[in-house]
Amino acid sequence: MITARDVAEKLGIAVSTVGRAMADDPRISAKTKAKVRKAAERMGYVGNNPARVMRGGSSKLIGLMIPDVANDFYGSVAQTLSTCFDREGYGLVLSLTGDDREREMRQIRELVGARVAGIILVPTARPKRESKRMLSQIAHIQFLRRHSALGQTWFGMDDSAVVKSATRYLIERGHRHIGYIGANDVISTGAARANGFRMAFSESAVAHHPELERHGVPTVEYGEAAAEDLLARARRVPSAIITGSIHITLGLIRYIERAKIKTPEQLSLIGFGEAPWFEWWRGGLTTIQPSAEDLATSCGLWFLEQVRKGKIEPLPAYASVTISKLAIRSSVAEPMMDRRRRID
Amino acid sequence: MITARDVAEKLGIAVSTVGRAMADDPRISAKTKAKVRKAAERMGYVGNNPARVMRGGSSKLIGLMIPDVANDFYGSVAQTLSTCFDREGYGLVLSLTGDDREREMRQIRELVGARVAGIILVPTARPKRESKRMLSQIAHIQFLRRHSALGQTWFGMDDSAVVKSATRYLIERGHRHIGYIGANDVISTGAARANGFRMAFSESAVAHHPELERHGVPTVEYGEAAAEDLLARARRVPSAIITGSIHITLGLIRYIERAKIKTPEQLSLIGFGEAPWFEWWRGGLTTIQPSAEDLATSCGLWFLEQVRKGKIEPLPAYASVTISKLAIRSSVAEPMMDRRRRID
DNA sequence: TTGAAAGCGCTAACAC
DNA sequence: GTGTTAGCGCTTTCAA
Repeated sequence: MITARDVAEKLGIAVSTVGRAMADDPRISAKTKAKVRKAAERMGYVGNNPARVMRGGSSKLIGLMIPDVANDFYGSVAQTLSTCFDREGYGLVLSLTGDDREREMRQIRELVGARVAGIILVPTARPKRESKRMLSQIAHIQFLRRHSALGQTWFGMDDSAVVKSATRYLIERGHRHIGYIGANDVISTGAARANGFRMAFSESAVAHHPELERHGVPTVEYGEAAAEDLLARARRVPSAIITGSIHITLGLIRYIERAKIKTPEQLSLIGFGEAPWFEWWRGGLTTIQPSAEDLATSCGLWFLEQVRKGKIEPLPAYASVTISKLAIRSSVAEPMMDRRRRID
Repeated sequence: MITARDVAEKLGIAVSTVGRAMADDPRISAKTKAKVRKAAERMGYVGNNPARVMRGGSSKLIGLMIPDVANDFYGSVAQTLSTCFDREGYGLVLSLTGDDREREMRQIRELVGARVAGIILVPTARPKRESKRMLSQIAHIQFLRRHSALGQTWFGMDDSAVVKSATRYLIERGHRHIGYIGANDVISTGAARANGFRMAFSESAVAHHPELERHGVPTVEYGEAAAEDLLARARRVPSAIITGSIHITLGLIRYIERAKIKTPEQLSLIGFGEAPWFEWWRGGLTTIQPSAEDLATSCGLWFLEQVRKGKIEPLPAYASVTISKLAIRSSVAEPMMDRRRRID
C-alpha cells in the first residue's frame, strides 16, 4: 500500500512536505500542494489512520453498542447515527451486545483496543465492574438506559411520562383491568416505564392491580410468553394491554396473531416503538412512539461536538430527554359492556 | 491510557516480555505470564490495535457497505455479520452508501484509510473509477449485487430463478396482465430479476406486455409512485403485481394502503423480502424470500476465512448463490372473472 | 527464558 | 517554504 514516503520519493521532496500538503498546511506553496495532490491521487495514496492515531490523533471511529440491530427502532438509530457521523468524517463501529454483560464487556474491550474516539451505548442491565472501569478511560455516553455508575452523560426519552399518559388514555376509555408487560426493573427504562404505569393509577383513583404486571427480559420470546400468561388468567382478565418495550410488543403481536384474538373487540392494545407497519396492522396499532431519529440525532450531534473538542473522560454531566408521543390509531376500544359490569 | 511499557516498568521487566506474555508466547515461563497478566488486568491495560496494525498486523475490523440499515433485510444482514465477526474477534464498521456513488467512494476511502482487513459491499449502480481502484488495494467481496469490474468474488441469490418461479405462480393461477416493479437494469440484481420475470412468459407461451414493467431506483418513494402509475392505466390494468426489491415492496404497500385497494380481491400481490409482519399483513403477504441470515452467514464465514489466512487482493474468484424461496401466503387469488373474460 | 533495539507511517518541533 | 528528526506503542529479529 502506498505511503507518504512513496509519494515523497517519487516527487523528490520530503515526507513532511507531503504530509503538510495533504493537510492543507498554510506554509506550503500552492504549487507544491497541487503537485503533491496530483501525485497522491495518481498513485492512489490514502493516509494511514492507525499511524495518525499512534501519533496522538483521534481515531475518527465511534463505537455504537446496542442490544441488536434487526428491528426498526435500533435500525433507525444506527442509520441516523451512521449518517450523522459520516458527514463529519467519522466511521461507526457497530457492536451488538445481545443484552449480555459478558459480550458487552468483550465488545468494550475491542472498542478500547481499537482506540475509538468514543462510545455510545445502551448498557445491559448490570454491566460488569470491568466494563465500568474500561469505560472510564474513554469518552462515552449512555443512550436510552442509564446507570449512574457509568457516568453522568445520558440521552434518553420521557419513559415514565409517556407510559403514564398512555395508561391514562386507557383508564379514561373505561378500562379497569389493564395489563402491562415490560422490561425488568434492573433495566433503567424498564423501571421508569413501569413506574409511569403505576402513577397513572395513583393519580386517577382507579385501583392498580399488581398481578396484571409482567416484567422480564425484553425479548420477543418473553413478550409472547407473558402475553399468553396474562390472558390465561381465570379472573381479572385484562381488557387492555400496554407494552413497555419494542421486542415485547412484537412478542405480544405474535401471540395475538397465533391465538387469533380479536383486537380491539376482545382486547385493546397499546404497543411500544415505531415501525412503518404499525400503521397498517389490523387498521392501525396505537403506540407509544419514541422518535428514534430525533433521539439519535441529538445524541449524535452532541457527542460529535464533545469528541471533536477532544474532550476526554469524564464528559460534562448532561441529560437530555426527548419527548415521545402517543400515536393514536385503532387498537383501543372501550371494554366490552358485559365484561365491564362483571368487573366493577 | 496504559501502555505495555507502563506494565513493564511497574514489573521491572522489558516491554517485549510483556508483549510476549500477553500473546501467550511459548518461550515465556508460566510464572512470568501469570505475573504480567495480573498486572495488566489490575492496571487496566488494553493493547493498542492501531499500533499493531502499524507493525504490519491486520486490523481486526471489517467494513460493511450497504445502501441503508433501517429495514428488516439489511438490518438482519448487519446483525448476522456483526455476530459472526464478533465470535472471531473482528469488529464491524458500518458504512451506508444511500446508493449514492459519491458517498460510496468517500466511504471506501474512509475504510481504506482505517486500514480495515476487508470490505463486504453492496455496490451502487455505477461505482466510480476511483472506487474501483481503491477496492483493488484491499480484500473485498461483493454482496447481492455484482460488477465484474469490482472483482470476481460474489455472494448473492438466485435472482432470476426465484422471480421466474413467482411469475409462473401467477400465470398458473390465471393472471395474464402482471405488473412488475423493480430496480433499474444498471443494478445487477435489477437486471437479473427483470429477466426472470420475462423468462416466465417466454417459457409459458403467455404474452408478455413490456408496458406493465416499471424500473427505477429501488426506494420506497419510487415503489409508491410506480404502483400508482401502473394502476392508473386505462387498459390492461394489471390484475397482479410482483416487486423486485424490498424498498419497492414497502412503497407498493404504502400505495395500496393509501388508495385503499382490496387485496387479493382487486389485486394480487407478490412482494420481495423478509419481514416478520409480512406474515400478518392482511392475512399474509406472499413474498419472494431471500434469507438474509443464510446469505450473510455464508458470506461472512467465507470472507473471514480469507481474511484470516491473510489473503490479499485479489481474493480467489468465487461465486455463491443462496437459494430463495417463495413464501406462499394469502395475497394472491385468481383474477376476477369479468376481468379475465375482458382480457383474453 | 528474557532483554535491547529497530522500524511500521505519520506529524510536529525544530532547523535552515 | 521546505527538510530533518524524534517518537507514538507495538512486535520481531537478534543477542545474551
